[in-house]
Amino acid sequence: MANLKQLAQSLGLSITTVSRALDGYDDVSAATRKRVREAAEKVGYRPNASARRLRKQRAELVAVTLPSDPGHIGPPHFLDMLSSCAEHLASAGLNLVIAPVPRGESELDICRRFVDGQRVDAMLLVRTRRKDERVEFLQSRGIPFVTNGRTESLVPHPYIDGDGFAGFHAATVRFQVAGHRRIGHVAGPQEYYFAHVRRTGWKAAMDEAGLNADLCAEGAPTEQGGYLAALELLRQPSRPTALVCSTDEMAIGALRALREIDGGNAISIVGHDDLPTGAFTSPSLSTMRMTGENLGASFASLLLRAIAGEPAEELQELHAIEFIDRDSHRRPMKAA
Amino acid sequence: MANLKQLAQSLGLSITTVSRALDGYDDVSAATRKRVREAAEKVGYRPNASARRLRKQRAELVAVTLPSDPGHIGPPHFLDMLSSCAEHLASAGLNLVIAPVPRGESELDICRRFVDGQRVDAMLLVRTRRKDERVEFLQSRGIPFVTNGRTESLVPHPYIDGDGFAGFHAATVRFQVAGHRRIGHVAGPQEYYFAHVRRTGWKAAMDEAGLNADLCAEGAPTEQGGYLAALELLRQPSRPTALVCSTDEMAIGALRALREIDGGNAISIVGHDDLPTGAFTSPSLSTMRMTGENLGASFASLLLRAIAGEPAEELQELHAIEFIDRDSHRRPMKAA
DNA sequence: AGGATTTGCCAAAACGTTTTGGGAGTCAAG
DNA sequence: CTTGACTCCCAAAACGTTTTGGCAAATCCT
Repeated sequence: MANLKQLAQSLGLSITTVSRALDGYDDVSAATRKRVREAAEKVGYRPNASARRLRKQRAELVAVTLPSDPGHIGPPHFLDMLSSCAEHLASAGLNLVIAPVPRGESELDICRRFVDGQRVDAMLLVRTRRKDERVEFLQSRGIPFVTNGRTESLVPHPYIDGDGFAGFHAATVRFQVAGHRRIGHVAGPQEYYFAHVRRTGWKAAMDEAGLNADLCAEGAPTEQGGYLAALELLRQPSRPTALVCSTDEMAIGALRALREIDGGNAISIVGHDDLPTGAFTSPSLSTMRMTGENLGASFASLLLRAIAGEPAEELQELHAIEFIDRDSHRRPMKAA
Repeated sequence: MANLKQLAQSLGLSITTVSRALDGYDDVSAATRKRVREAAEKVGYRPNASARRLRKQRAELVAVTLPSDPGHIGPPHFLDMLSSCAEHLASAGLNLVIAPVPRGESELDICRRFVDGQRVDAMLLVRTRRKDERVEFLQSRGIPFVTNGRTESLVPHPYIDGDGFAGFHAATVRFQVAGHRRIGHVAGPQEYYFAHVRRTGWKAAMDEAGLNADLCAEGAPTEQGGYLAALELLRQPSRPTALVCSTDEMAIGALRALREIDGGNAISIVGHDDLPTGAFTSPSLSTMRMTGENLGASFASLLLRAIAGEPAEELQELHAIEFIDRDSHRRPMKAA
């Protein structure tokens, strides 16, 4: 309730001195500083946020855009991640606002609103596209941002991403080593960077092994999308014996397709994301996930460093992918 | 980039007129209004948020506190709910900031920081306790808020809640009707309102049927908590034949306990929340959930109406509970 | 003692809006 | 011609901070 003016008046000091005392400047005597701080503590004074923001020309806010498409929010522990990110930002005086995209508006509109109204000091972007207009816009405005996922932008920007290429390459090679030759890929929408790079990893492994990389079907990054794409692959004349799926959600859909087609026992499958549900499917879903703990803290750190002006090249994290082996990736193979 | 002053200058008008033209006051001529609006559009002018907030004495922000305890975030589609809430708030010019509770600080500290710094116009509280200090604080400060879950506060406050009593009462009666007599309850921490009221519903149904309500074990609202509590009940001399669990997470833990004890086939079980994973457990988990669609929109609406000053009594929503029947609630009963 | 430096404080400006309280000019009625 | 009403615009104040630039008084040096 109290403001600086009242506090100053009650102490018989000027606004300036009280402000500087609270901020710990040393051009106010130790005695006064102590006196001011005690008084502030007693009345529970906290500076008015809007006033400080206006004066300091900083919004003390970071926005994260939440896509509202189906299959929208990728990672499983996304809210935990946001929460942790918000927590770390908070200790630097920044708050995290969530900015969902209303239907009829583009994510770009949202960015524009936040940036041009000077509502935020930085932005956090998730679910990047290969060619991402949000990235281009923010770069043109020179406002700091970090993405979850890379893009094909020519000018580098800060990001955190999993090494989808290596992960899907390795997963495919594992199947090859296990004797599979017809390995299919249930792909996500190729406009998304993550989906594209995962497909590329699968394809490279097939090419290197001299195998046919034509068993690939694309679908929405949802259970239903995975179901339909898997069905398409299973209807091929020479059916795949193993399926590498772009996401766990899609993999769960693929499991449903398998159940319908052949009881689901003959075809091996692997997903990506380590969705909690995967532990409960039957067969339980083998999967992969990005390594690294407390991603939220990493995002917060990158954001703060981006705001501080560190160059983008130093703010890029590419994390290795690790396997979570359960049952679905090693089904008994039918003789060829 | 542009501000009102520059815009006014370029138009040869005063700041006042430009401001009022943009706000649609009718004391500026239609012609000028049009001219101003077009110019504003062209340069992409957006009022500086901090300045407007300072002047209007409104933060244009709503905070939601995120508890970071284990078993923290209750509902399954919580992020979807927040996202939808944020979207609806946004169309009223409010943004939603997420306020996780750092370790070492209480949720009350967080509320205090946001309220006393005048950072928010309202707050959204989740996971209420029977006696909730956050509620008391916000009431004493007179700042609008809505809770997800009731409390035992003597002075009424806006909330949205499921009718846990009726739901758990009905679930228990269903078991009774199916012939069960030893119906246990896997309870969440009784300091939480939801956990308390659910237990009360179970107990009332047992009492009314003249059955012994002593098969009750309490645990953390997590998979592990449910596992331990169920184990405790299963070790009783007269073991329950059915289990009503406070949450799906706990129910899943209880399923694990059942599997360890007797293969999990003899005991019926029901949870609450409709966790997506429940569809994949074995047996698949029967559960309940609060009815009502687009809760996010409801929260947003209550928040806006609370800010507008509507009395708390008119801002309370108690939603019925509906059953989602899968397999776990009707296991073949052993003969008694 | 006289100048230079340091210490402790403060008045005023600035951040960019919105709102208050008019003030010219026009027009119609008396 | 005066009066009143109406239209369209504006100067200035206010919101509560932080920061700039400076001013007395006290302290230090020779």
